[in-house]
Amino acid sequence: MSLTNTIKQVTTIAIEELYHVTIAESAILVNATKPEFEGDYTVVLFAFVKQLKKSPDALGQELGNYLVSNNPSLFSSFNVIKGFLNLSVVDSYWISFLQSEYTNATYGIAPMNGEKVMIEYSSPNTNKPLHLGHLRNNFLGWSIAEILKANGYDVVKTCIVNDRGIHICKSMIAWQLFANGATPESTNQKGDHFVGDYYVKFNDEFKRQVEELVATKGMTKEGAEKKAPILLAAQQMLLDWENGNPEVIALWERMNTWVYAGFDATYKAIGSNFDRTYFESQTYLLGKDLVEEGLTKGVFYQKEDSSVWIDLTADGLDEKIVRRKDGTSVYITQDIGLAVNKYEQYHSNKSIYVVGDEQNYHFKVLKLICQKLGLPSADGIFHLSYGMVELPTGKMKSREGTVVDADDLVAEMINISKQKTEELGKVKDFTTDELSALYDTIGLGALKFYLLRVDPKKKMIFNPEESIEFQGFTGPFIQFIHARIKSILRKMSAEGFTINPITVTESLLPQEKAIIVELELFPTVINDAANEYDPSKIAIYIYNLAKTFSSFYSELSIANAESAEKKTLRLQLAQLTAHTLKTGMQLLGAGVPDRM
RNA sequence: GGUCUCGUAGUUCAAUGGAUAGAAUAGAAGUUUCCUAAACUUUAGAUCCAAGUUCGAUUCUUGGCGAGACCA
Repeated sequence: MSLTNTIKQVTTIAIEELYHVTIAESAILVNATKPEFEGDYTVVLFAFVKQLKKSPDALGQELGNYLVSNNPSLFSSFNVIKGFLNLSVVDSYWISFLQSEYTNATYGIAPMNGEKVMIEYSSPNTNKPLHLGHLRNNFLGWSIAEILKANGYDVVKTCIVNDRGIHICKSMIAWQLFANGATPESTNQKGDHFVGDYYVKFNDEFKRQVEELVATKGMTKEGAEKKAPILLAAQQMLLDWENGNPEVIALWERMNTWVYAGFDATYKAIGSNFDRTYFESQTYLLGKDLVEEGLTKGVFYQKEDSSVWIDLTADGLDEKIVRRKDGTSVYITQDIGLAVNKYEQYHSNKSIYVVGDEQNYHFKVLKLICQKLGLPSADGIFHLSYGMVELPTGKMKSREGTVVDADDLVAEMINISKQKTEELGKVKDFTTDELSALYDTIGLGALKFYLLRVDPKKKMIFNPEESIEFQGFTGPFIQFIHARIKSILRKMSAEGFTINPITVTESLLPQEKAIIVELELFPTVINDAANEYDPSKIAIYIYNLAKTFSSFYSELSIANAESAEKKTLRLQLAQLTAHTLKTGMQLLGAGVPDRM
């Protein structure tokens, strides 16, 4: 059990014994003591002074006395300031913690709990390459999956590919018109970028045709936008696709193949993958029978024009259409169908959707409809809503060419890490392969950390003018500390020094204790990160740990410690810190090098 | 028009209703015969405005201003 929980527990016991009042452990607030005060952990007393009819000071004194005298293996002393009871934890507690964990390479990882969770993320469109927003999505999805695994869940990662619809047809039409049979191979271009370029070409031509119609036929802009021949062709193509026209299907398959090759390269570059990929072309008809079922159950109702709706006004939402008057489904219908489909296949009680916050309303509606239909999967639906990545000037807009391309950004990060590594010149003996792996680790580490260190719920600003930092609150800083520790451990091992369990006789120095206190928090942090679906908790934690260690490292010598005992103790500390930094970075989907 | 989210140092981010609002970066100053200076140390700098609830509000409530998203 974590120390704060232990403190809560002994505090409830103390209050029970002293005052015969039962207080829930969750009602007790235990914080780390602020550095300006004496002590390690603080119990905030204000919450129950009323209930216990005691002054904060008297309560603190009585409680402090009781806790210290009844838990000698936990507390050495206490002091009370205003309503805060500051407790000092005995050195032996920290030391025994360190002795039991320092060899544990998977410290913080919980055993399997037998529960299954599905997580859907990435959701690319096949008409465009991935951009910065997709990267945040992918990194979040991956990281949450890792964090849930670390909490013992069995995680199934899925991806729904939006591979049908008018946008794909736009790329297809433009390719037919302008490509002259060009392919990604013939132009030596990545497939997703190749197809994306034709999507851009479609829009250019569309704009040109609209202007032409306005100028020559005297149409209004709105009118021309509905009559532009290239748009009509795309619309016709969508109909042909839905009717299974073999030529259209063949072209669609061919262009999708190009795009998938491009996506695969990107996913490989960023170290992402899925256990199961769904294609919208195969799922878009799902959910139709559920509409009938909903009508039978009276959950849905039909209007005079025969369109089908659900009334969610009682739940504070609007009326929502689930089937158009022409009988075609809307987006949400297939989502309901897919949810059922996934549940039948995996029987997972929890299904997480990593989707941008622009779809908050959509997912509220989705969950509500599923609940009203009485679907077993309904309560487990959780929308992990994340904020958009914006530029200092606002949203990224493809029309204005301000979209930050994922491949470009990844390549740039790797290139910067190459430059910095060469400037520093510390790994000149590395082979080409080792160097290339190192650049990837550092560049991607920097990028992933940058995108995950912010609370997912909040929108974040990315300034393309300033490159992502490699100093301070960054991935490379953590990687650097890890490499330093590894360097020390390598030297010790080369000298034949082995780290054995010890009995500590000297008292802990503040710098030593600070790290142990920080390390002890790791399992709690992993738990919090999972409960709140928030990888930034991990990022902030490992940064603080690395910083605490860095400070310790610069003030105290490890290899040349004052005594053999201190040397071993500090090596144990260093080793557990390295394990923790490595695990923490893995939870963010990032690696740590042994040298850099 | 309706619903929702957000507003913290110059900038990018923290802070389950708790002590003197933390970091990073940019700024100023310093540290390398000693385990990797992608580092360390010191310094200056912020809660949009106005009420309310509370022993205590960046956090909760209401109103205003500003930014964004969604639903029509």
